[in-house]
Amino acid sequence: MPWIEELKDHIGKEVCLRGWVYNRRDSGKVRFVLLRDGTGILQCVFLRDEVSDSTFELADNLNQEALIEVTGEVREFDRAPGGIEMGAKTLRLIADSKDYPITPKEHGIDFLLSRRHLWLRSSRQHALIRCRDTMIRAFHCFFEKLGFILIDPPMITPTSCEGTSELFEVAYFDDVAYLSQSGQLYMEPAAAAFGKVYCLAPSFRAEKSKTRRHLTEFWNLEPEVAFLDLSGDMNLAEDMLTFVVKRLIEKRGEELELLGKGQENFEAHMKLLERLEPPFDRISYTEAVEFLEKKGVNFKWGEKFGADEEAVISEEFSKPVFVHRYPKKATPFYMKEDPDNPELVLNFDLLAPEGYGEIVGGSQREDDLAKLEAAIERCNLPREPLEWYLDMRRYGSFEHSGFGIGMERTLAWITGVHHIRETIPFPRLMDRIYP
RNA sequence: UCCUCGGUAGCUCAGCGGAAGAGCGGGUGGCUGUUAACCACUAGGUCGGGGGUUCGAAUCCCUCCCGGGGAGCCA
Repeated sequence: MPWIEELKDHIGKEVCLRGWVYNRRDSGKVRFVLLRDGTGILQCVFLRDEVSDSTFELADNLNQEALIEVTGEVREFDRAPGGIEMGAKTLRLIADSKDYPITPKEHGIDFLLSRRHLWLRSSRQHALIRCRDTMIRAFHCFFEKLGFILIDPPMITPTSCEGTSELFEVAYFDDVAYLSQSGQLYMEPAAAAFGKVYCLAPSFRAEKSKTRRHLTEFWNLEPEVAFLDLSGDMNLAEDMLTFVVKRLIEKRGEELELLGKGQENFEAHMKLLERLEPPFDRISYTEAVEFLEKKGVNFKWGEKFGADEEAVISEEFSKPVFVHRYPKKATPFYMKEDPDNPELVLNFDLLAPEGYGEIVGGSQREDDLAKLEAAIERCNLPREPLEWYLDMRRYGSFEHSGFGIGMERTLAWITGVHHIRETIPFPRLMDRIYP
């Protein structure tokens, strides 16, 4: 039994297909049944004079998402969706579907998210999740080509990595543990062991964030490389993004097109993606602050950028822009102090254009034991849970850098989808853990 | 946590102090190939919960619950 996506090789032949009723239309002596099997949608045509009365009547009464089996001849037909249709001969109802809630009309987001398990069957969600699949494979492909080793970090951790974000607490026998909010601290020892490593794992953040850029559970890709400085880290990030965007345009053009329908800036957005090439612009935090002042934004050097500031900066550039060397007091403990200015650290954020915010955040890591110890103290972090981490600076301390990139934000930016909750099959949001 | 908008038919919404409405979906019938088909008829409601004001409340007020958008924080 072939899949619908394979039917171009079966034109003129009779096939038997199994699938769900996506939609149904009728006119006089014809019944059109749109059959969906997960790989595609096929129009099956039932003609009154060419099928039995019982088959015609069954075709006339099919419910949306009922599971059926159809046999018939595959043929080319210009006006059919996809250019192929089936002249159906027999029809069998395998499992009925009464009152399917998601009709081919408009629905609100609350309604759809509560039925996410069914919503995934619709064509837009289908396109998005296929893009996600292609994107994640592209990331793996990129790192494999460069000889990186995939290292899986633990999800249950004894302490916070950065001491900032809210953590999900879990009972761990007679103790408490936390769901990981980053694999980075584990990638550093892995880099000392294997040189070039990366992980792709969920990160959990118990922040009460209700915006289009936030999930409580998101997939975080984090490379870590020995003997790499900040500049090399940014090179790696831009090469990676360029590779992934090219792969997506090449393999998922149809899906991107479908997702772009109705988006006003879609043409411009696709041009931007097609022309994406290294190098991306790089400006320092200090230059960014000067730029904000020039734009009339009231902002004090030393503060973190808010959503408004990020938007003003990213609007100035047509592709993602690196902002590097932030003030030390606004950053986590593990970032390396700038040798040219002890008030700064060797880090960067990559801001996506069009309001999608920070999609990559990275840094060169502090490799000086004394400075790292001082930073832990400055951030008021407990020392004992980090002793193992300090060992990296005791036994052959090495220059190294890495970054984290959020899969959902990246996919939202590339596909032009407004809210990242659609970019993951089963989103976890502040007030939503079902289904 | 704060700001803001909302909750009326299965869905999307209109009505905003004086007899509960539309489109879609469901059902029935019609239509010689449809493209979110179309046409006709039809069923379908504790107007989020509770309290108050009023001769009269979906409509005004209070309160609670639920959801959307945003801020902070972050990927």
